[in-house]
Amino acid sequence: MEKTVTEILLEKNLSITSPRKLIIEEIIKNSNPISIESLQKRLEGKVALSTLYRALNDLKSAEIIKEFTTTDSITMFELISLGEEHHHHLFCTSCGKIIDIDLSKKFEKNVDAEVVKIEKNFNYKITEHTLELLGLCSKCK
Amino acid sequence: MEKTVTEILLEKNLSITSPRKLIIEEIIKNSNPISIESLQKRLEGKVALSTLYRALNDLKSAEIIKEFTTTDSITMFELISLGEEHHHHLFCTSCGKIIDIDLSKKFEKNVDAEVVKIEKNFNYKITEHTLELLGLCSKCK
DNA sequence: TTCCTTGCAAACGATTTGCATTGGA
DNA sequence: TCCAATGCAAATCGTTTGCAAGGAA
Repeated sequence: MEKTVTEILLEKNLSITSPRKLIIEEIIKNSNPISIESLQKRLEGKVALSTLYRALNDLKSAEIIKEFTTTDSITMFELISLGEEHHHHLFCTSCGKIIDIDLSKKFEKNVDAEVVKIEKNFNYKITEHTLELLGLCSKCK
Repeated sequence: MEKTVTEILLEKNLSITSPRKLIIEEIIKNSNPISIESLQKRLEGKVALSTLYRALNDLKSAEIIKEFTTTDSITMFELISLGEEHHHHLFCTSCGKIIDIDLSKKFEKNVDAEVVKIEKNFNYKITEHTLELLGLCSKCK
């Protein structure tokens, strides 16, 4: 069975407060990365804006959620699932929707091989990579 | 020989002003993507902050430079070279340095093939992709 | 001369902080 | 009870805008 929001917080030693529970619930409900603006609207009246920002930072520090910025400067949050798989994002440039995608194992191997080449060429130590795909979603295209 | 900054501006029908020339010179000097903050420091006293923002927007509209945002929310600018090839970015997570890299032709073909799969799976029309590589540069590792 | 561009200061939107109050452990 | 988290309002940061003065064509 799914872990409850309360369990998630307990596990990371964060105290169980109403704003934190509401925020995690919204992020889970959304099932894809969500913007602050969007969260704010959905929690209107239930959570003060400053609390939203503070709680998001707490959840980020506790590694319950992850933050990133889109190419057009929108701050997004997504849940870090337990068995978090390495994944990528597919952006709709028209409506702003973002969904998580997995790439084939074979392709990821190709990426890893290419990364090793780059590391040698530039004398870098590469720890992470992300492939961003931009385009139009089924509704917008 | 290299094109002069004045020639670049003339070619795009922008009037030749001191701030515009200084900004382009700094970006060329840097030879890699540069942040606004960094530009600001280097042009300290020579260009007003509002002018910097306005000029950057003008240069962007004229397609002399290109803007993008890093995953950690820093706005960067880079020159669009004449024969601008599709390229990717290598980020140093310690000092913030970003350099441009090219990936092998073979690898780019693999990416294209994977993109076609994704388009089918999700019924998206993908128009652009970027591979971001994060790690430590030769100095920081 | 005629506009376009600049510099300054004020305005703005997103995020952060101070502080008194509330509520979880 | 006690300390951490909240809500509100004020502060701050990055960016944009209005307007009068300056400079390119």
